[in-house]
Amino acid sequence: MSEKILLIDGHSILNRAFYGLPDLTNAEGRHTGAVYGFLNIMFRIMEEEKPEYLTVAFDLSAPTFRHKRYEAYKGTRKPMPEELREQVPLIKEMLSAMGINIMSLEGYEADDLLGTVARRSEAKGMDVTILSGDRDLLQLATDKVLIRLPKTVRGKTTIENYHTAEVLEKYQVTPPQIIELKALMGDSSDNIPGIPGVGEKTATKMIVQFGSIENAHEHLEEVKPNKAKESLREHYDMAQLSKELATINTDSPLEFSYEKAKVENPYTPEAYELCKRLEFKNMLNRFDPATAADSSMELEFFTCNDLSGVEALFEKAGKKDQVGISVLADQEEVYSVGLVLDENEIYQIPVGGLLTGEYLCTKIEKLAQETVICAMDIKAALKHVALTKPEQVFDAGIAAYLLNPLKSSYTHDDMAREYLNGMMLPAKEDLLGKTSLKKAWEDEMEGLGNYACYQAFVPYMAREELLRRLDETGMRKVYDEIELPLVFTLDSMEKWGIAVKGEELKSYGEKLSVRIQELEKTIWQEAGEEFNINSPKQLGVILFEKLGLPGGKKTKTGYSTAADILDKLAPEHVIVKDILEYRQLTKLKSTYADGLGNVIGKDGRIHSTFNQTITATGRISSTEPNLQNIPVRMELGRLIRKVFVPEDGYVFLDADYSQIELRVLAHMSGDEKLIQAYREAEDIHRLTASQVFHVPLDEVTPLQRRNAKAVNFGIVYGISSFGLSQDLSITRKEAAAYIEKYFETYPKIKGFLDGLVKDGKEYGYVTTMFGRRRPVPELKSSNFMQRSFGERVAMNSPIQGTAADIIKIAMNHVYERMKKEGLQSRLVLQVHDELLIETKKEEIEEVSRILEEEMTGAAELKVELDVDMHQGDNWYEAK
DNA sequence: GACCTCACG
DNA sequence: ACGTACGTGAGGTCT
Repeated sequence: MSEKILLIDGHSILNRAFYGLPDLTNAEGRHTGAVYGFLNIMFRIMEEEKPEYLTVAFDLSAPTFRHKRYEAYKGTRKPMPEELREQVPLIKEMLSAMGINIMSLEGYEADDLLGTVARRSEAKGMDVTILSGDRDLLQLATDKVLIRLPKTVRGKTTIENYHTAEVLEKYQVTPPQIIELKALMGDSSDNIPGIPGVGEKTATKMIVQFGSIENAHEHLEEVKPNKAKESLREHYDMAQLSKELATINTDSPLEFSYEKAKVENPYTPEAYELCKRLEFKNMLNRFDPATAADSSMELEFFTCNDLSGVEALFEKAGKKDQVGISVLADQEEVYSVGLVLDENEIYQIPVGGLLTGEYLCTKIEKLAQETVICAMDIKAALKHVALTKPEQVFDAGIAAYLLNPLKSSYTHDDMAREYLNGMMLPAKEDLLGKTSLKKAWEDEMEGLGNYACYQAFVPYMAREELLRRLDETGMRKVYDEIELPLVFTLDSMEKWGIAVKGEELKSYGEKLSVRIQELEKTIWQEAGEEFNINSPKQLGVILFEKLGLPGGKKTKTGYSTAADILDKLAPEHVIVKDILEYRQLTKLKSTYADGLGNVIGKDGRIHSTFNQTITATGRISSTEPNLQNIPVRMELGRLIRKVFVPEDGYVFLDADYSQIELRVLAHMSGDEKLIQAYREAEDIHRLTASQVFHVPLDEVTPLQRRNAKAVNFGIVYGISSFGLSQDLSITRKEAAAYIEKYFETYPKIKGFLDGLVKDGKEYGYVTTMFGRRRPVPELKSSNFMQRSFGERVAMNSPIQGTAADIIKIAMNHVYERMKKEGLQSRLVLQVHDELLIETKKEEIEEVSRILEEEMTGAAELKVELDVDMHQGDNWYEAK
């Protein structure tokens, strides 16, 4: 068996990784995605091929002779984006740390070096594999030299493999003839001119027929078609130059040592350190535990499983300034508790025997009277431990969320790395795999106790640093005065839940089913066949191929059948309106009728979870089920709200802010005209229309009002003429004119929005009125799309976020005041600008007053905060 | 698990 | 030239 050498085209693979993968950044904001992708593909190939030798070729930055000659002739390559450029030294550093050979040579391209080493190795009788993203390398393929080209197709990486035979099969020419093809076709990215009028088809024909450009030129009269003949005649010089440029030099004077290219263990301590710094978590798992141990701190955990031991421990804990606590539990039961007194006293207390969950939770409740409880997620703990005051607790997850709201989760291992000097801790998955807590407890898995310890350790250790950073970033008040009290408010809402009439929900679903079946039959008849209407793919084929409706491909994978597309198609064919109705009904049935039915608790109420660390802007979100998207816009859907009811003796009071985001905009921008408008107008959209279109208020047409409303929304979303034109089905030009008129009418708005973008670019983040931050890394992107997105985000987030801050403040005040006044009414839902209160009938007047006062008084703005309030025996009536 | 579609503010 | 409105969560299909 012959030896094998793997040659990697460094820049090309880095490039591929950069464009094929989402952009990753570490905590320092360094871009790392391309390096990560490079390593992944490299290790994948290494595992497949198991080569004895490995080397990675890089171009040196100076232009090389092949390009120099042509670049003098015409233009230069387009520049590398900064996000990629900064990763070039990084990958070299990583490869060096892994002891992997790097080759480059002044005056030669990476291609040339790959070609040179490939030929030399082949001559030695080795098998050669070249890994590149560049098809030019195909000219090097032989029976012993394999060219492997990774391709990313819809997120999945597949690799195309080429020996001579595969090249022949795919291109109908031999590998060396690939040069001839390229010389004819040209390649703008490589600055190879080619000859005009010859593309892939013609070039292939020519080379298959004549074998080479020279031979074709000699038999010029036989060259077909005429256009190619003339072009070759006229540009023969160019073709020969192109050929020279396209030829990879396989005989460069490279000093190459096989000894140095020998594959050793790449998982070195240096590489481990670097992976750690770059936050390549998955990569770290590949390292030998011994290597990892050198680098990570040893933590010692103790187990306490007897009553007197626990008593002593809590006694001691009460004397500390703060303790770390974790409560590992599911909905029903507690399985293990973690307790940290200081960095050397880390305990796990497994539930069992006399140490019941209730007992331990009571101990924690008492402990909270004496010291501060630090935990990853206080609201989760509240499901078992009755803490009542924000002053008793520190919530590490919320602190970390405020510091960076863009993360998808806030786990102890991530936080240790970010806030405890890069400390590497095992993640939950490493400790428990996919095992549930219950199962882990039943099987007495070691990982369970360790997980309890880590979960208590990190918030304990990170508290100081997190608070310091909250102070530093000006978000301490947001944390103390908004988010931390909100934990208790939301916990109360989750616990109360909202009553739902299960029977009515069921019969609503059944009614839908009847109509859905009718529609299904009708649609199949109209289509002339049975198919799955829920499948956009099948539906697209029916509509656009079988029935021949107009409309091109819209999405990456096929035809778009989204509602706005179908709306426009409705006049073309009756099937379209039926499909739209079918869609609407099946949505109501599956998501709402069935979906809500499945999550009604034993108490007949639905207990949603309100997530406080999800959104980028500061809003809360609602899951399992989502109660923030219950239908309201269409009457049929809106009827679902009738099944949400207060318990006997109670009614619903529903209060929503009137256009809170526009009012926030008026305040933050300080635009006197808009502020004045709010002081006068009952109907802001109407007034906007009147001012923008210069017509008297009572002559505003419905269309003008609609347009003005859309512009108002657009402003809040980070206006773009394209977006507005989509929304209003008008041309971009008209949309741009509306926007311009709007800015003329309210002159300070434009300055305000521009300022947000400018500040966002300068500081890397934007802020709400209360100091909440949203980082906007997209603003620095070299990609137009990403950057434009960043600009819209910079305009929208301070507005949406400030509105979110305001209603959070109102919720806290309403909750606290009802508690203080000993009322039995309770806050049950928040829907971004709306609060729903299950109100004791005797308390209606008082609760109305509280809602009104606390909602309008949550913030002092230059315009009034206006609240609409309704009462009803179900949510439908109260809205 | 990605993608599409659609419900809400 | 690029190809979009901002923020979410859930259910369905298809690979």
